[in-house]
Amino acid sequence: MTATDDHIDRLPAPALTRPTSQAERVADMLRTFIIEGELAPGVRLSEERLSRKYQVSRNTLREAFRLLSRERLLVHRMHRGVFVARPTGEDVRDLFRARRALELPAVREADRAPRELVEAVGAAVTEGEAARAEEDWWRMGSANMRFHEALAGLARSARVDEFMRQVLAETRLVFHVMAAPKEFHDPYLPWNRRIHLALVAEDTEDAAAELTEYLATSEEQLIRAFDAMDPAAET
Amino acid sequence: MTATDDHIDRLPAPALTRPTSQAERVADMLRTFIIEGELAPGVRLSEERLSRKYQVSRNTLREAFRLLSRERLLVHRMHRGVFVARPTGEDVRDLFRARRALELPAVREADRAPRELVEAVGAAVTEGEAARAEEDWWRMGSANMRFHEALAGLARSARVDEFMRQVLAETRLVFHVMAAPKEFHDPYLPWNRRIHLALVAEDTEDAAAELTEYLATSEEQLIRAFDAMDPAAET
DNA sequence: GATTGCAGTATTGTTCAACGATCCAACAAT
DNA sequence: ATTGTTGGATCGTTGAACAATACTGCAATC
Repeated sequence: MTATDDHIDRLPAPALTRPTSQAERVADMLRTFIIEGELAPGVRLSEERLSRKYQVSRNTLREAFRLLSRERLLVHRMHRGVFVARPTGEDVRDLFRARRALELPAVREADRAPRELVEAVGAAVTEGEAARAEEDWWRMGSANMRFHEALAGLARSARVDEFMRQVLAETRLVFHVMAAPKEFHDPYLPWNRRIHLALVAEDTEDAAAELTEYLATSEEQLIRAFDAMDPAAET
Repeated sequence: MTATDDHIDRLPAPALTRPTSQAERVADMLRTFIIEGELAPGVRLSEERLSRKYQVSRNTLREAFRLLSRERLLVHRMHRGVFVARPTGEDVRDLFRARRALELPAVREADRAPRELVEAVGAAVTEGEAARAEEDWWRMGSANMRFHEALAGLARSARVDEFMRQVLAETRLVFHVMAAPKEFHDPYLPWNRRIHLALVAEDTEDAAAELTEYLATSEEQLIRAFDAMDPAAET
């Protein structure tokens, strides 16, 4: 190793472009379709038709299915096939218990977290406000998800981050179960801002209190919407 | 539905014996081997040899691999195969951050949890003490895992429970990375009992304080052991 | 009329053999 | 010592095949 090799140390970054398998690519597509609601909860995904449509073998497709069912976006029923997950009211309760477990302690620790993590929270709120100004409800929903992802991120654990992403993806499914009015996220935007301001002010207890209330309200609203739903639809 | 159908309502339970696929059975075997240390961290699992050994096709085996890599027990490297995960020092820190995020808030909420969940904590401690009396170190380790699983269980979320199980399984791998002396769990047993007693007394803050100290001590010990390890072994 | 029994059909579960793609170790060339 | 090349091993993916299971509809039964 000569002195001229120092160039290398100064290079951009360890290129994160890890090779991706075909199964992962198919899974990425399906994940998008599911989260965006193009594949409605409960529909069955036929192996034969999908493998023909996306030009992959059944084996490869099944591998993609496995990736997605580990994220709870698909459910696999023996000899019956895979279906887009259809969260129940109980799932909603469970999801919110999980979110409380993840988000609240993270917020309480916020004063020990590096500044840029708090800034990520603020950025998500700002993004949400911008989306609202343009009445882009889908983007607003995404920003709201990122807001909560950023909150959990304050715990600074990669594993917690990943778990949180799964929980939020599932939460998103919930909105599709009931034809969700886009304005669902709307009332929560100012709440997000308040939480962020409390974090910046390092008043973590205030932030936690706001978040507690937020979660309770949001959960209650979702549960109400579920109970109002036609139970027969839960085939 | 006639009146005589009431028998059905009185039947034992919804038999949870869901049909299990071949891939799941293989995954179960491998999981046991990994957690018990028969498959050391870092070793590569050859598709061809394993498929011959367990009389399943390569495709089915790959299905099992996917299941285990979602639990982070195996890592999949493109075109190189799957390997038993080999947690690093950074992983240990991450695991403990995750455990703090999960266990501490669960403990703080313990006064709102049903009694049987607290009893599950006590049962795990008792089991650990019994195992120690018999000098069954492996059983003692298992009991310790169940203790922490029970703590996280106080949050009453199925998703949190599953996440915690994964975190604990990985933690178990950590012990295999460094040829762990069986006495590793030993000093922690009295601690577990103190935490349980605090829970029974509904002194959740005391329990949380003890647990915080416990986790800090345990993490520090593991990190020290990691740093003392031959770095060359981390190929 | 409701339940049960029994086809036939469609779909999934699993296997197998094959081929291209990629990695890796060993060697040769500079 | 570094770089290019080669060959073997293993993975990624495919397509076809057969077995196992679930679903549908209809006939038989009470």
